[in-house]
Amino acid sequence: MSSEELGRRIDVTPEQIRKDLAGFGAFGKKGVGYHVTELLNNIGSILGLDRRWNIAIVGVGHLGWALANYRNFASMGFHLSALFDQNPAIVGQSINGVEVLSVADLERTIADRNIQIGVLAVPAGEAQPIADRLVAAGLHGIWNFAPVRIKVPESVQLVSEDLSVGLATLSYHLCRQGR
Amino acid sequence: MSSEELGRRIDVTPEQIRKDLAGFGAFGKKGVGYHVTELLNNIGSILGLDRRWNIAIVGVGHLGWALANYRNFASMGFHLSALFDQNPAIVGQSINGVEVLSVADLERTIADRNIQIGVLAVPAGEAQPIADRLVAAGLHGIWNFAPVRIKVPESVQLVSEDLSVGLATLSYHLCRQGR
DNA sequence: TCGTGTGAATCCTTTCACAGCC
DNA sequence: GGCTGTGAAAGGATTCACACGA
Repeated sequence: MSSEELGRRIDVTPEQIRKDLAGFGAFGKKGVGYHVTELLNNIGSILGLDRRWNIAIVGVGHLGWALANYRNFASMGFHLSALFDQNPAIVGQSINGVEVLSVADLERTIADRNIQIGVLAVPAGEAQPIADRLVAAGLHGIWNFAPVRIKVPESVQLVSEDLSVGLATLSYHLCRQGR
Repeated sequence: MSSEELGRRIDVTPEQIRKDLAGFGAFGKKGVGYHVTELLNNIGSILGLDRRWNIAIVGVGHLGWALANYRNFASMGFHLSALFDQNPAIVGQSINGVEVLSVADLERTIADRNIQIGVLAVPAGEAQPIADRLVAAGLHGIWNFAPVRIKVPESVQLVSEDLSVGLATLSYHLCRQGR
């Protein structure tokens, strides 16, 4: 498939596709284009999606529950290894064959199950304390869904999903449009 | 508060803060800084957060449920006006005082309640058909959480929350770091 | 012939530096 | 004296254009 066709499908210019890919290597064939399966493998390997990451979700409210059932995780090499909640009514239940543990077991379980990534699906007030515990337990990455800015050491990767950004974007463009 | 202090808090250079704000008007006082409450009001008004938006959530699975309970909506002027699901076991229940309606009532309710923004929290396969119905019903914006690329007319604002981007980002940086 | 990979040119954003107002 | 708003300089990113290999 050519960069032209790839670009059309995701609304990006062909030059952009070629430059971006060329930054990581020469994946195309001149006069032919890109071999799609090969390209997917290469991109997966660049992103580290060809290895296995063990993740834990902290906070099994509706959001945590939804994330635990997110099917795309597995296909990207993410393996749901543990679920934590502080609510005794939820602890002991199973989602997708994974039992919900008490947050008291956080540190021990992270070490035992070799968990590298923690997902924060807890209320805003709990986010920083839990993040601190995750970091102390030796995690390398945190995916934060709590609507607060949390702090972690430089050595820990932090990605925050801030839903208010999406809403503000929508609101702004609707206003521009005169709605 | 000075642009220096504002910048420190959100990890942005002071020049960036000043340039960005200046693009929309002169909100600061020379030698003094920015009046925080005033600034918040101005930014809110730029983003259109000072008016009221009526939103509807389609798909009341765990994700839809979590979104329906997201408290920050209200503070940004977003009013949850309707919930839709196709599952008869869920239709009729109430969340936050809003009753879950059948998707059959989609078009009528959107018109009746003057809904401008639709939130897609449905499975991937349902996203495009529902989006089409929302657009036909006269919505102006769609906030998509389904893990598919959907198409809407130019005149409709579309914001998609693609969770796989966050995960890939985390994975990539962890790899770079040699984890 | 076709389409990649890439220097060169263009465009846009960020940083610097400072005049001007509080 | 302090800090904004903003031209000018620097730095990046995108687009153009084409040599070269399949």
